[in-house]
Amino acid sequence: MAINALLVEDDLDLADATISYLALENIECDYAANGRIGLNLALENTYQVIVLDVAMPIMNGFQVCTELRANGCDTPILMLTAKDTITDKLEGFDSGADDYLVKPFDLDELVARITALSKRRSVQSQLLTLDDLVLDVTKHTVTRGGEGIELSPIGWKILEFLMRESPKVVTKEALIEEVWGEESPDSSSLKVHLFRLRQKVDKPFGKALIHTIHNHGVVIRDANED
Amino acid sequence: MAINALLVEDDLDLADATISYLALENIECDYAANGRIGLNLALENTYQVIVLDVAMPIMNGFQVCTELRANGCDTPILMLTAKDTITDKLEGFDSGADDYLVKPFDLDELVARITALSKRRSVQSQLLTLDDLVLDVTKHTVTRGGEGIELSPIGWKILEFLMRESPKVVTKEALIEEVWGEESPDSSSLKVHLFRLRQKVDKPFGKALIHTIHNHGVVIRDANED
DNA sequence: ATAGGATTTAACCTCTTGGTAACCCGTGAC
DNA sequence: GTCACGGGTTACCAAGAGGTTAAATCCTAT
Repeated sequence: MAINALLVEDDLDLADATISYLALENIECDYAANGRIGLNLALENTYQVIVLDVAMPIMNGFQVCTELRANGCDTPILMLTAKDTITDKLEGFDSGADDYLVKPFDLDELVARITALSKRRSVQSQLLTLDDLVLDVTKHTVTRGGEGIELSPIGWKILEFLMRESPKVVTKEALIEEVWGEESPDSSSLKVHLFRLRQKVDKPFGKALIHTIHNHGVVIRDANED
Repeated sequence: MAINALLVEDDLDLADATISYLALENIECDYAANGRIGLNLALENTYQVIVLDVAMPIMNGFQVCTELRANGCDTPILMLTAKDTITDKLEGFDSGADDYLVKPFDLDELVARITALSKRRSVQSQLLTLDDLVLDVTKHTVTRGGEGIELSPIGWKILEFLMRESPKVVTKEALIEEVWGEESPDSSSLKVHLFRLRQKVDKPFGKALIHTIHNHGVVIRDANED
């Protein structure tokens, strides 16, 4: 599984050697010879990691980094700095970098770091989506229209089950079995939970996704796509 | 090409013999008879390698090592330890050492290691970052917004685990397992540690990164990036 | 032995959660 | 129309999780 990266480095010889070496390690590099080109490439394309030299003409690495972050790019950034001082390191992180490497660096070290950084964000969350509603099972978060929603543990369980079963209709019995298992509480408990769930998931967004099928059960689906 | 090194060792006879031997091998040694002097010499001058005895009065080798790393010194460090126990080795590397040698050692062995370390560029830090929070795993330091944070050993363990798992939610069980292993103390211990951790990591900076997911676990993440 | 720090324990407070009951509303059977 | 019933809505309370604090205990380095 190849990693694709962007290298922004003004030293042509170093860049050439680095790109060749990285290619051997299955890391494909786009290359920019100065900060401005690097910035444009980074904004136009999607990379798993961006490697920025600090000392460059036109725009230095910190500036590129700051600019990228300001434009909403959250690709992991590795800074290459020749100056091994605390203040430089700190400035690098103030500008939003994720890691740094001091020149001259070992190419194996660079490979290790790029690999580590690429893994960090590529931890694929398991997602359940319906319309603009998104459950991130890994992060255990719910959003609708990009807005975060906080759910109680039982609320979460109900929603997750409904989403997994969607667009099938879920009987109340199945739902109770799923949430509470053997020991179910008073049956009215479920309707209260469903009510609370709707308050958070449907009410604020106008369009209802959770529907009751009278005398049958509950379902979560987009009303239009019946 | 002579190598210049710093030897910190309280045993005068051993130090004398070592320095003489190293001189023959073209390794010039500065010498300190205790940890405090060694620390000051190391911070004032530039060495290619620092050799630290572990067992010393005033400041032991681990402390000197930790202090050096905390002050941004990343000169390769070789520890000399009389006790050949796993825990000592681990503690040595926790404090940021690059290599170790068990006493009594062969002088040729020492020469070989010093030579190897002097050639190698110093080991660079492995970083875990989240927003303006930076864990330097190698140096065993934490900073937020450039400001240093001091953590207890357990606090560090918890934070490192949370950072490695971020943005995934960590269950309390997993956290206890990670920190204490099999023998977990009273569960209230964890909440006290979490409280102290927040006092140091979140409280002074306004923006909380450590979040509790009720009845589920804990997570460290930037609240905005859902 | 002793001092200091780290850790554990325990006690207490606060807030979320989940359960319950009461009540309301709309629909369909009659 | 109206009655019964499934379902929606609301309020309230108990239980328990989590936060906070202080004191007791353990470790470790002198």
